[in-house]
Amino acid sequence: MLTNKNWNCSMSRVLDVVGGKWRMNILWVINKHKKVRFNQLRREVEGITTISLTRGLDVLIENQLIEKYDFETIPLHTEYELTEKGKSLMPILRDLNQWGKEWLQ
Amino acid sequence: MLTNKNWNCSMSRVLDVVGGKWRMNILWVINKHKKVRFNQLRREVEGITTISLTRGLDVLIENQLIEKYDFETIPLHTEYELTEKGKSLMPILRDLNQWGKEWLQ
DNA sequence: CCGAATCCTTGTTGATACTG
DNA sequence: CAGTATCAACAAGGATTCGG
Repeated sequence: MLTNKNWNCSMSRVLDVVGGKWRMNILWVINKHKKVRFNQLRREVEGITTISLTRGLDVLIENQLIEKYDFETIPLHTEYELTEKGKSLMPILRDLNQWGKEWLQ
Repeated sequence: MLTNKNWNCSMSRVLDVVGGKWRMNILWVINKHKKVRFNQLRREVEGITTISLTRGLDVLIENQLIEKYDFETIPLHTEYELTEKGKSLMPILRDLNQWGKEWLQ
C-alpha cells in the first residue's frame, strides 16, 4: 500500500499496518472479546467477507498486532488474540473513534 | 472509499477522511507551519506529486479539516491552514506518530 | 469449521503535459 | 504559482467455489 520511506514521521508505517478498510475494526472486535474465533469475528465485523477477513488477519499477524492460536483438531478451531503491541494501540484507536464521534457526526 | 455505515464505531468515517496515503502527512506539515502555500507543501511532503497533493487537499477541505485562502493576484497565491476541527485531530496524530516510532522501528 | 484459490470489479496513486 | 487533463498502473476489495 504505502512505499515511501523518506517521511519525517512514522505515519506512513502506521497506515501500512492499520490503514486498510477493515483492519482497525478487526482489532476493535478482537479487543472486545480478548479471544475470538474466525466465524465469530466474521459475524461481528459487519459486512466483511471471508477473504477480506483472512487478508486483514494476515497483515495484522505479519505485523504482530495479533496472534493466532491453531488447535489442530477436526473440525478446525482457531483463535485470535491481541499481542502487547496490539494492545498498546487500543487507547489511540479509542481516541480516534471518539474524535470521529465528536467531529464527524 | 468506505461505504459501510453499519459499524458500531466511527472508525470507518475517520479513515474516509484521513486514511489516504498522504493526508495525515499533509495535515502534519500544514500544522507545522500554521499557514503554508501549495508549492512549499509539495516540497515538504516528500515524494508527493502535484496531483496527489491537490486531491489530498480537496478531501481535507471537503471535510473541513483545513481551509484554503485564495488571494486573487497574478501570480496566484493560495494558503492552507488548519481549522479547529483539523487542529483537534493533531494530538491524536502525534500519539499515532509516537506509537509508530515506539513499535514499528 | 476455517479458511485458500480463482477470477473479477473498483478505487487510489502516479507520470506527463498543459493552462489561467 | 497553483493547479487541471488525460492516461496508465496497481492495490484493495468482493463473489464464488473448493478443500483439509
